[in-house]
Amino acid sequence: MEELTPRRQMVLGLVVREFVRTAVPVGSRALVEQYGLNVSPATVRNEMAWLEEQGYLTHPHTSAGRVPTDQGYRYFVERLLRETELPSPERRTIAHQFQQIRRDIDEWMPLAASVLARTTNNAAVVTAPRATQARYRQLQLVSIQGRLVLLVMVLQGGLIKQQMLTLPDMLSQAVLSEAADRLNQLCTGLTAAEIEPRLPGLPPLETDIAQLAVEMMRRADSAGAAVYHDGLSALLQEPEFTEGSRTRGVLRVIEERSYLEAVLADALGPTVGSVQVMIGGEGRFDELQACSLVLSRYGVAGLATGALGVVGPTRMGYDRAISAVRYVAGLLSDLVHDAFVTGAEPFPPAERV
Amino acid sequence: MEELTPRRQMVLGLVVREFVRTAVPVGSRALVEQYGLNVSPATVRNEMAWLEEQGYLTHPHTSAGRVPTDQGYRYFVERLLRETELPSPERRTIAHQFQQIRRDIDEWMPLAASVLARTTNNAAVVTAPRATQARYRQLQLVSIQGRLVLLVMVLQGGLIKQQMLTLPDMLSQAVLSEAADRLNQLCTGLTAAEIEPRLPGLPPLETDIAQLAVEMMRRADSAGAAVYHDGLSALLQEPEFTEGSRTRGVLRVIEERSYLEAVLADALGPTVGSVQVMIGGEGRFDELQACSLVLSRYGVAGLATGALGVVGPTRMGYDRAISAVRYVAGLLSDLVHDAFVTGAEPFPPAERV
DNA sequence: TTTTAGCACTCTCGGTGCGCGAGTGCCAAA
DNA sequence: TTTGGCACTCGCGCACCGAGAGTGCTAAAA
Repeated sequence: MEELTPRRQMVLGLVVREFVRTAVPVGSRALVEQYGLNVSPATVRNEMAWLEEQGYLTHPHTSAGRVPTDQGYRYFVERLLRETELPSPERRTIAHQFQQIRRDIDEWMPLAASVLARTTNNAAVVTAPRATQARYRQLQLVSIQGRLVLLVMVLQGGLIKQQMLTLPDMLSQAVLSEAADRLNQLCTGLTAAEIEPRLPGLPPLETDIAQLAVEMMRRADSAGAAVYHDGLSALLQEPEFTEGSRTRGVLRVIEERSYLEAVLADALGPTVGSVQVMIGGEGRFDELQACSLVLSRYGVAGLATGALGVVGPTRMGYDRAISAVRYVAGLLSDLVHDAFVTGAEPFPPAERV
Repeated sequence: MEELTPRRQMVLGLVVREFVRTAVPVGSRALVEQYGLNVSPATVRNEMAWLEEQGYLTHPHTSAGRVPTDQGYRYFVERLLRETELPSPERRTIAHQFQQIRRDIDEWMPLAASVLARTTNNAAVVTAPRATQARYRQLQLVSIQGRLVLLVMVLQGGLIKQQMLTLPDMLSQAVLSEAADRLNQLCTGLTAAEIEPRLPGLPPLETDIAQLAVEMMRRADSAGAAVYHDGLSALLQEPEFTEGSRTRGVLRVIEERSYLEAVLADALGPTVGSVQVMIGGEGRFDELQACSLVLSRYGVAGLATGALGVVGPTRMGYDRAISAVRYVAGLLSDLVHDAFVTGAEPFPPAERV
């Protein structure tokens, strides 16, 4: 991506900002008047013509103003946007909300989605954190009725899996608890691969249970994490989506786990912390032509990570979206860190604001 | 609701069917030709005029065909629809899918939503089953790190709640497990209200934990159940929703839990098993004017119930939607029954097809 | 060499008018 | 009570028009 003269940068930047604000193609005179530039509209026009020739802007039709292209947005995001943060009072209220629910893992993701959606006025998606490799933490057997038993498994990081099973014989809760205790002694902290070789030699009941536990852990490793979302109704009121055809991509990202995963795989590496912006599907996702996504991984690299992001029209307030995604990812990372990293100081009082 | 002559019933029924099929206002000639009626278009017109006068049909404009009103759909659903079932092969594949995942409670609701969405080509919502009153089944304490402990609570019916807490002192896993065991001895099968009076006299650690457990149960009683959905992208392709304004209601039903709960409270009594149809918001939900909902409770009355339903345009295939909702509600009810009702024969081999 | 003013040109948008066709409502006859 | 006939209505698609916005180009000014 080449370098633009300062004035061209300014013109491009202003076109983007103005278009984001009004959703109307922006003309040369409007720009000069709106921002009190001390050059004439003609000069601006010349620069616009050049920017159009180079692919940063485009015309819906001859006598309309200019609209940024995907390339224009890209340049804007990468060169013209200084790293901003959300305003401090906003950060404070968000941090406070997360502080309130830090004990309730089930609430982390819905809150994150809701915060992202509300602060950016777009849709938000958040995937639950998933351990790189599931580690056994504790297992519990709950007698339901007759030979039916509920196997509850707690994995490192607080992920809980449950499954029902039918035993060959009916056993009392006491017997079940003892079996669970023995397995817990044996398996705590191990991965599926580490547990498997220890199976031979166990009593038959424990073997069966452990076998099932191993399967569940394997499934946890391969299965996709739960996806939370919010703000869809707000997003679909935006002018670019009121006419139905463009909504398809948004809905697929939010509703189809496999599609979201494909997008995430394309946009995000395994690194935690860097915010990535996908504009107009980047030519690789046709149905996302009208959308941009601002995405980030969160969590603890190599241990457990999830992803989160904002989905909106390409005409999106990138600065706010990026700051919000970065900030919320940071908060979630802290929470995950405390729940996963054994031995760390729990919930240090140092507040992140 | 008065009685219609057989011919008027037929005309109304055919208008509904034809309009559902084509989404185009249906005229008198089209109707006689399409269905080979042996009366003239003029006769049909007379009947249509009468049906319009009585409020069953309406005109978008003078020279267009007829379209059913909400009242017309209502009559159609209540009088003209014979109780139908899904075709047997379809029932079989659905039953098979549920059979496959019967052990995995977490999969019940996503599968139900997916099946409803796919068989009706509309959006579907499913709420998780919720016990009328949470009953303690088992509790477990998992040491995470330092004084941080994960409290995992299994309620009757397999609902699992988790919460982290920080203890005043660091305790070993063994001590925690013993405390949990003692509480389990004491509390199994009890409700929050029954546990509370037993708190005094317990050792301090157990008291704290039990206090927290009671709070969690109270919260489980009052909190809304998780909501699952599917098929949104298919639904929003329908002609009535391609133009954005009508989508609002659909999105609120699916994304806003409180809105869904209001609708459910309005449409469904506590009874399990009867399918209710809400057409065009019934005048009480403005934003649902363009939608119909086919809803049912499922589960075991008085013990644990959830709700599920199909959301579509008023121009919806009511027969299929009703059959599908009834059938899936039945399957889910069976699953809930087996997981909740202690002492029942687990998973009887008698297949429900 | 760069900027600016002027000007012709293009194209959308909203409004209007018109013919077509679908479908109705009504009436008189069967 | 049903039916054929017929006048009538009205939306839809199309073309047309004028206004307005915004451009591109050119020639003059800085």
